[in-house]
Amino acid sequence: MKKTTISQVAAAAGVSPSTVSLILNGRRSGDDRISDETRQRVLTVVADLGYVPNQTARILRRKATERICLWLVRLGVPYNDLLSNAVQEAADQHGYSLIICTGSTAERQKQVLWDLRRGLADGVLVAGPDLFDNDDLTDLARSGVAVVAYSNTLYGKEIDVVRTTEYDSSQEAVEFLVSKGHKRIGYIGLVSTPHGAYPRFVAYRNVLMQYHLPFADWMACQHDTVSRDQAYRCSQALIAHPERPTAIFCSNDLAAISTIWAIRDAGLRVPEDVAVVGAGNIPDASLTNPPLTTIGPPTLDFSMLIHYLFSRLLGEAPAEGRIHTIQWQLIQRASV
Amino acid sequence: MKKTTISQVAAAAGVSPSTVSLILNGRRSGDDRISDETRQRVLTVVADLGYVPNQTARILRRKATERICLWLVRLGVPYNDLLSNAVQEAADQHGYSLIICTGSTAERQKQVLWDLRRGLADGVLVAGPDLFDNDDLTDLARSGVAVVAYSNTLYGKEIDVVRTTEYDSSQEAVEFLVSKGHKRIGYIGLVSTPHGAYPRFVAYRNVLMQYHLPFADWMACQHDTVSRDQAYRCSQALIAHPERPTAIFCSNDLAAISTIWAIRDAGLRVPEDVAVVGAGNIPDASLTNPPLTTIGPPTLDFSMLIHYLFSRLLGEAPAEGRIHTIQWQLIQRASV
DNA sequence: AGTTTTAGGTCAAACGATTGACCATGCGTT
DNA sequence: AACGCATGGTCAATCGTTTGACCTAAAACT
Repeated sequence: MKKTTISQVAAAAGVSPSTVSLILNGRRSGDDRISDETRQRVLTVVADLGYVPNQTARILRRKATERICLWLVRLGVPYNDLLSNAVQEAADQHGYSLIICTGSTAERQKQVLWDLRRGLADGVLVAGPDLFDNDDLTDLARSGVAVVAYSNTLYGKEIDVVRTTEYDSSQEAVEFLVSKGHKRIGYIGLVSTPHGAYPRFVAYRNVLMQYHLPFADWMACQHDTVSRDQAYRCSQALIAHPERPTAIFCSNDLAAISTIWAIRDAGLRVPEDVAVVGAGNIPDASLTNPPLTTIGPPTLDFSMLIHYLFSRLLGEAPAEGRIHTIQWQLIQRASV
Repeated sequence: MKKTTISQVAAAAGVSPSTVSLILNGRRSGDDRISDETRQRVLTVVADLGYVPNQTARILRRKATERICLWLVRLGVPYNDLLSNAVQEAADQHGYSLIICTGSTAERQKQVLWDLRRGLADGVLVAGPDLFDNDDLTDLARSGVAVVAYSNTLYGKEIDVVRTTEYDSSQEAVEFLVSKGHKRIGYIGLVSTPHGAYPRFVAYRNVLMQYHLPFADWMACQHDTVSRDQAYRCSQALIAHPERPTAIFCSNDLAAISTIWAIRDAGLRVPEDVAVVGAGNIPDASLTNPPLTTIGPPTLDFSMLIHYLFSRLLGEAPAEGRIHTIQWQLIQRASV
């Protein structure tokens, strides 16, 4: 219960705190300033006393937390798991600890920004930033935190941004449906906040207009959580409509999978009765029956995000911020 | 970039650092020792200079992080989202920040334990603790961290534990299948490490033995990640077998859902050809076609975990540790 | 007038580690 | 004998807040 301090260790080993610190951190560019004998003695005492260095004191003195934060705006998103594993691995390699924060409400976001500014971590990787304000992140970066974002709406002043071609690819997806002769195309997706699924929805609308295809409010159903539940009900409503669409574009694969269920549960066939296109190309997308045609990156690759983050932490990044674009592709499987 | 310190604020406002601190933290049981005039002046300076208190220094001095950690052994588990929201809300209410840690490998677990011992958070809520060692957590608790676990294998020396009746309920589930006349019952689940799905698997085996029902290795398929993928393949193998089971008990609902897909994709019917029982009663379980019969809590309720954690943080908990058991029930829907 | 109270602040000692600048030997050189 | 220089450590300042103890002047009592 009572914590052991470095002074207690020092006293027990008959050396100064400096010596203990030197031994435990062993920096001092190459040269060992401590004899092997002393080192052994100190290490023994450390083990005996169960000494655990106080990280907080170290952070205060060194002015670095050696910690990074992965900010997942929402849990329950398919690739969170992969992303966090990738970041975890990189963190381990570089000797950083990883903590995860979540928060989708504006209030929560302020809270996390505040925590970060007060010194929660040296760097942050923001993923899936609906609602996000670029200026907030720039301010955070100015306060000395390395900021990297995975986003299509941030433009990256003093922060690094990785984005995707989701708008163009969404157009391509809907145009693909058009090219297959579909005239009545529905839409299902997360509610399109300016920073959320908006681009995909806009792309969908634009293609319909461009080809003079019919559109009505009932054809686009937006739900507000990632739950399968809501997407399923959206689909039910869409296919139960007297003028049932012959194809549905879903703003995310999870919704697309629910849609396939709903269609099949209604006794219809995919793609003969209703064709479905998703977005994201999550691993599960190829496991549906029929396998899902979707748009997304050919392979899930977060390396650029990680590269940006750590190069910035090491001070090797340009101050202005960088932008990298991941090319999405139309991945044709059997649901169209 | 340059951080403002409390002394700079004090100097600019013509007061001492103590005064600034007093104003910003405003404790001092009720009585305001600071005049309104001074308070206003200081607050103005704080705003002008954009002063952000250094949390690290505060933690060092106060010996409390005002932070709690939610340790999700794996992301991508259905109720993570709900759990984290519930904990987040409670944390907000009590004025704590929440951070999330993950890690399923033994190595990662040591890392997180180490971080916690070095002062990452005041308390930790451990969820889904495959691989966990009770002693590790007890040691952590002894070092002054409030520890609460959601687990069936931890017995809780100096830590609080919430567990479920998963063993008994699993028995009940399999017995239910038996009572419906099923003789050949298969099993699909996460690989049963001692701390993982083990109890469910053991319950399954015990019931089979008790009723002298046949068992062979091929009848129990264990996969090692929560991916839908693996469970789907397990199911395919099971139903393709010449002596196809007429019922399958799945150690988790996600696997059960994949199983239903696999069965239907193979052109068979649920429950007429193969009955399916899951475990966990996740929200999606009622949305399958047919709705899934499963075992689980009647309603997802994490309040006891949260109560335990915060009462311990407030020093209102007995040192020995408490145990609470959540009763699972058999929830009959249409998949049997 | 002398004493107590109170309002409104300030002082200075922590909290526990890190680190640049010293220091004391002993040894090898010239 | 004087000097330089490794070798192996120690000193003391510092990181930025918080907080129990102390201080001062004015008001309020006897």
